[in-house]
Amino acid sequence: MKQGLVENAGDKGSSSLSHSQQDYLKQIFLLDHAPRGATTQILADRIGVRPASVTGMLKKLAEEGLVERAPYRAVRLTESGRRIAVELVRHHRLLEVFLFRMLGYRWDEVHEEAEALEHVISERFEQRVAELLSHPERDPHGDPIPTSELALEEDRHLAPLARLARGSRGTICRVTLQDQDALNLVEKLGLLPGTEIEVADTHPDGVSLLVAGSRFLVPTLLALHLLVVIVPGPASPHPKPRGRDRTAGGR
Amino acid sequence: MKQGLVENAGDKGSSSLSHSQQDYLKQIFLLDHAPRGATTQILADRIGVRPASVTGMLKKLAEEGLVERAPYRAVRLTESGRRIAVELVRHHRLLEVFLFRMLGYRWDEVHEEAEALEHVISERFEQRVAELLSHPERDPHGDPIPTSELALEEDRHLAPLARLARGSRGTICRVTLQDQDALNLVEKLGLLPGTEIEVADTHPDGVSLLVAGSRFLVPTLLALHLLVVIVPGPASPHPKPRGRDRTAGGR
DNA sequence: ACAAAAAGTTAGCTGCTCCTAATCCCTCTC
DNA sequence: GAGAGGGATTAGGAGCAGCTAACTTTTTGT
Repeated sequence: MKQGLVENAGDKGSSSLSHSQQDYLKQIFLLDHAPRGATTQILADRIGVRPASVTGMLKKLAEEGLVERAPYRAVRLTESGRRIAVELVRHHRLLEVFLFRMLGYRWDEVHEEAEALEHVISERFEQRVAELLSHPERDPHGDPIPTSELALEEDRHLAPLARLARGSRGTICRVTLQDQDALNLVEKLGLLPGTEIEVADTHPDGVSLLVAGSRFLVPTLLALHLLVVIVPGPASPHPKPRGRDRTAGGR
Repeated sequence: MKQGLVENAGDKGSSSLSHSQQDYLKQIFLLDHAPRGATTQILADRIGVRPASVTGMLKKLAEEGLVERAPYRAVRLTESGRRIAVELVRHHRLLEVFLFRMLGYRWDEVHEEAEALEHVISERFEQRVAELLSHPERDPHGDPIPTSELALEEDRHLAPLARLARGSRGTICRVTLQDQDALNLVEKLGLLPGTEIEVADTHPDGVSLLVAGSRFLVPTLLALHLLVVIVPGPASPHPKPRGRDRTAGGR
């Protein structure tokens, strides 16, 4: 009768959901722009449970009005579900900045710890950290941080490195990878957010890049996850083929 | 089969216990020096569950070798149980200092937030925070912080204010209260740890105190929870009556 | 010392979230 | 447009941690 829920005394919206429920909402939110939306399968992968468990939980979330669902269809958040999800995303990304800047975490270490903390911190904690960090707008991976009013500026003008034409120049803004090894590689290549790059050449299997004078190949698999602000100039990006963007939309 | 435990990838000792189990161990530890030890009833109160639930959980902890138990008797920690409990106490008190010093929490606010965070932070987080704070030895309430090797210096030489004789002088070192209102009162009276005090007089219902020139009465109920380092001098504390100390040993 | 009160325990349930196995239904291909 | 394959769902069950109610043991007060 009095059971397994999160204490969560006096928070504004993030009522009394279990950590588990919160996780589902967050993952659904993050998959919103994914090509096929938030499907049972993909959710199961991301959350680390079996598809059957996802179905069960989605039913419950639907009953609570946090999610809209039709059987065998991808699920979508309602407005109240979205609010909770964005709150969590804000917690997560603020915590990443905090761990990175204040506690000296490496950028490939922040995700895991933030994952655990995001469910547990209070509104007060969130606010104090935001102040301490001067209200950062992006986390160490370049992902935008929702405001305390839960407005999330969508990234327009950002193109995956893999889509740039030869001669394009720009600045790396986001790295949408979560795997630690991949992040380490990106760092070793010197491709952290903020890095200015120029596309020396494109091949079927990758992009040849000029960074600070040196030149190397970035395989397509990586280049799809490096989102770039393009500097308007002599060359322009390839006009994109029809259809929705195929990048995975991580974190 | 794969269930409700804490992820806890690569921590040293604090294996894979549920938050709940960790809570039990911590409370048992904190009650170690209490007059009647860790009884079912008191544990139930502190943890916020019914006595029947405590019995059940203690059985489980006993099976896992974290606790030694005989029915109808107070429970005690084994060495491995103690290690986990002290680890948690270290987390808790470090977090209190962090919230107080870095995030500007009031001292009556730190406990609640630390309670939630202590189960969730990693060894790395613990270590980085400890460094950031220059390895503090006490939390904002004056409670000693176990070292990273889990050694906890016991407080000797500390006497409850309520036991001091007229004319005794000393410095408030610990405030073993957790109720927010009580803590606020103590702060309003200017009795934070570090405050130098002198006992002007003693009554059956309280202690008359001299602090920074002004004089006021501290009711016994409060005075029992203000632990004082006595300055050796003209007056000495009442020789204590036989029997174990009766202070509750909070937090 | 013994009865009443208090504390502790047992038995039986509930809700939560996960699981496996079996079945269902959509979609895509030929 | 019919089936094959794969994703989604249902059914049934497990483990955890809590609960109430009934019972047993210890403690306490006269």
